[in-house]
Amino acid sequence: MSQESLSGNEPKELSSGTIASSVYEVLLQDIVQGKLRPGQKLHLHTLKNDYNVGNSPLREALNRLSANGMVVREENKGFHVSPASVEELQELVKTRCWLEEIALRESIKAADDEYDERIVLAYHRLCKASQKEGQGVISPELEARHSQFHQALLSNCDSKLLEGYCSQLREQTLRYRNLAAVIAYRESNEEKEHQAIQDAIFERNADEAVKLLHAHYHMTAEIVISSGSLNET
Amino acid sequence: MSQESLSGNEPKELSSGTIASSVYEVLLQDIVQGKLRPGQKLHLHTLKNDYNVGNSPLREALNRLSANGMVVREENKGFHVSPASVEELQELVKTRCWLEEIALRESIKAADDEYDERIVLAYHRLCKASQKEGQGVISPELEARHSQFHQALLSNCDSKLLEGYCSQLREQTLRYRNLAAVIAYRESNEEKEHQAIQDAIFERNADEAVKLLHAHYHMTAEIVISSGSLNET
DNA sequence: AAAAGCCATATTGTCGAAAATCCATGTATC
DNA sequence: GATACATGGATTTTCGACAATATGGCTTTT
Repeated sequence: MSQESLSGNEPKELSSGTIASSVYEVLLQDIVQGKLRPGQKLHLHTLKNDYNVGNSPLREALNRLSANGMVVREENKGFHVSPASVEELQELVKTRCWLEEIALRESIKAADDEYDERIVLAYHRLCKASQKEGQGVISPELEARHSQFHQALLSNCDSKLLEGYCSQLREQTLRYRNLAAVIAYRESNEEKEHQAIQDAIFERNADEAVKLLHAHYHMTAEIVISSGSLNET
Repeated sequence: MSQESLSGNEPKELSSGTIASSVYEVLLQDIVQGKLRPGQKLHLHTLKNDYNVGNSPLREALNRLSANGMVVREENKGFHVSPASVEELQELVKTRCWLEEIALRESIKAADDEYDERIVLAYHRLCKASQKEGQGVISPELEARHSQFHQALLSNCDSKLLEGYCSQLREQTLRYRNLAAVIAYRESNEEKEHQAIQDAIFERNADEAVKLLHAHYHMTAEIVISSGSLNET
């Protein structure tokens, strides 16, 4: 009952051709945004109704999501939304720091004008989206820009594989942020932190950039954990 | 036409209940072993015949494989085996070194008796499987033990996420090894290298262990590349 | 009353055919 | 002769019905 049809009443239709891909996108969004709660059972019958799709595309989407870590599959027992816990969040942040440290250091090591420009551009778009934001509401627009900014920071590491893993971890972290509905509170500080990271990169100061990035993530994790929103399903 | 039924004529039936999982395992093996060539188109109709399975489980398996990096999916155009090239191999090895370095250093940092014992056990099994090996043939048994040994080295890093990524990269590397049919030649040296890595870990000498591991991987990559087996599809 | 086995029901997993999409060939028009 | 358009076949994607498997409550037995 969470929505009437795939794309609601809006004309955006962002997703590409196949139904499977569309429902994949929507499911991913609903999980990341916390509309589908951690640990929740995903009954096929219910999903079929809620999203107005058939058996096969649904199954396909769920399989992609499970390979992605967003959903857990159990043989002959169907699908659950991945559980969320303090322990998992800590592992997630730790792993993310490890991987992004490499990606960031490598990006800085090979830095050139184009890299700087990608960051400047992403930062500009993030700021712009951040300004014209009705406060209290988390626009998907802003989320996307935020994500793209962090992606840009790692975009020069010369390993699509590593970038892909970092993207996965970023999305998982986003889910925790949304679960704690922490965004509004963070917004103010984050802008300064983003700028500081950016500046460190422009100065080719990898140690400083990494330090700031780690702090950035640990701070968010702390807030999520202390919000107490991860106490049982 | 590559095989008659899912598990051939052997009684092993290693895979769990569902057909989708079975065919996933078999497809993965066939890709890693190079029976399905890099870049090869995976026609559903052909696969259905070759593996004696229906539409849905096949699609499910292929989707899992694509989220895995073993297969490439193109909207409305079906599935291909992931292409293989020197560039991709180099990126793969580089990324693998980065990630395993972290996992190994963390494992050593937190090392305890149980960790050592897991390694000893895995090493023992690897040696045993390696001895009773008809040379010239790459037994899946030996491959599994080899994989498990490397997994054991990273088993104390306290991040299932990182371990999972390393496993993915390991399997991808394995495919390149098999494509170059390099195994027999390597076998002799590898045993010494494995033992050296193991010893460094027991001495808690992380720098040395990492150095050896990197050399281990770069050596294999060199051999694969110079074997010239990655020249066009 | 507790434990084990069994049946009914709900849920997942699978099949084969229909619908949608793509690709290459051939035809008409400029 | 070249470009644009239409047509046919091959391939992928989706649907709805069927089979296999699990779940929960019931009876039976001790």
